[in-house]
Amino acid sequence: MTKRDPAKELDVGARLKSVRLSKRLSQRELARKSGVTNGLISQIEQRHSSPSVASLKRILDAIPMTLSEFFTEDEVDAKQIFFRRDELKELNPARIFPDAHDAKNTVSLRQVGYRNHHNIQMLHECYAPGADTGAEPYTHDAEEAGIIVSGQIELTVGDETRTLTAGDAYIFDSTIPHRFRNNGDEDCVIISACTPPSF
Amino acid sequence: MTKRDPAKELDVGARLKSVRLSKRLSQRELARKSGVTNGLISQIEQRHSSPSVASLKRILDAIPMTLSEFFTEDEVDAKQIFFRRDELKELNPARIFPDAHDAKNTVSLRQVGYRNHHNIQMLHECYAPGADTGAEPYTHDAEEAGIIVSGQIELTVGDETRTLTAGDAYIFDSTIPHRFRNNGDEDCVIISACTPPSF
DNA sequence: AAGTATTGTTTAAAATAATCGACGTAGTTA
DNA sequence: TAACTACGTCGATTATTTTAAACAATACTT
Repeated sequence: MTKRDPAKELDVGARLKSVRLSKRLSQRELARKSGVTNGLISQIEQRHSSPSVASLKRILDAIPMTLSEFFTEDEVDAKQIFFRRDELKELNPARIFPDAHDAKNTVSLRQVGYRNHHNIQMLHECYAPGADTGAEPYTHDAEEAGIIVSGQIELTVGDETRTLTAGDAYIFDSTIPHRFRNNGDEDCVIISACTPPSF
Repeated sequence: MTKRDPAKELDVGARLKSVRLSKRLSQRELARKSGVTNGLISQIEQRHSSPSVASLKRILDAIPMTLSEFFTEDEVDAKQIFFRRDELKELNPARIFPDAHDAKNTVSLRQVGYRNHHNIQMLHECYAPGADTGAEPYTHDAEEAGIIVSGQIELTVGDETRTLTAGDAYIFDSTIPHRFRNNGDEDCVIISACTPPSF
């Protein structure tokens, strides 16, 4: 790897390592899932080589994470404390809720801060009437909580189902299958948080 | 280049070509500015090779464009017609107004649609009191127009300066040096458009 | 029409990335 | 302790990217 401008150098290695660890994956696990070798991941993380876009994409597909997401967080101000409403980072619901057929159009997820820099991930969530996340896949050792701000939502956790309205709240372990569905006729806004960041 | 999953293949080549042409750069010009060879740019654009992240970054630095921006627009729905307020894409003022010392904190630029898919680029712009873009650099063969929605703005185009308020409008050739400055005491909102997209 | 700049593409050689297999360490189990 | 497993790293080889230079095509000058 030829360094041309060390001052602006982009630390792909540290970023990949951070992403991989946030998913609790070993180099070998990630290598197997993505189809590259564990040696390559080791060398990228140690900055002994700069991966081709093709290689990096294959690795990120196994996370899963888009290239855009991967590079976006390299630009953020990690020290930022205050966020304006429109500074909240819009996440891609289709990636987070693979079982939801129409998540992209019915669910909005706006994140406070940048997940890789914190241990808690807070979201401003908005579900359109009828929105349904489907059963969320297993998420690692995480805990999740929220308070309903407006509208109403039917939340299923394990074999329990409950409809929550403004002021109600929830907290549960993310390893339990769960599902959100807006069974009201107006938007439902929820402020949620989970730790460690898992979306 | 080994294609593993043609269905999900990422077309870095087409994207780079589109970005390059939008800046009216030849392969050689871009190569010279970025320090890579024109042959490499040719081969990337023809998908004969997948650039390393390091190489791609050097090329994009010369545009200038961040990796995040480069990859973001590959994910958008090119057919999208309607955009909610919060779907407008926030551009980076510091990149667009390099002469403005504090653009990041005083100017907000929110784009309608995705510039690479259209011939017109419409922005919802918001300038805080005191915001000043500085003299914008030469932008190629483009034309720019806008209407002030609220607040007031001092606009300088060439050697003419005028303060515009709500309802006023402007239109000029982008090749003429120009500058926006909010000389009022409240936010100034402008709806602007330019063609071809040049921010 | 010849000469001069452009443009993007192509080739072989050089540089770098990626693989394969081995290594040392650490933690567990027998 | 030995045997086993999983971890990340490393060196040599292979595969790919990147360079440097030559090429053909187009447009503009003289």
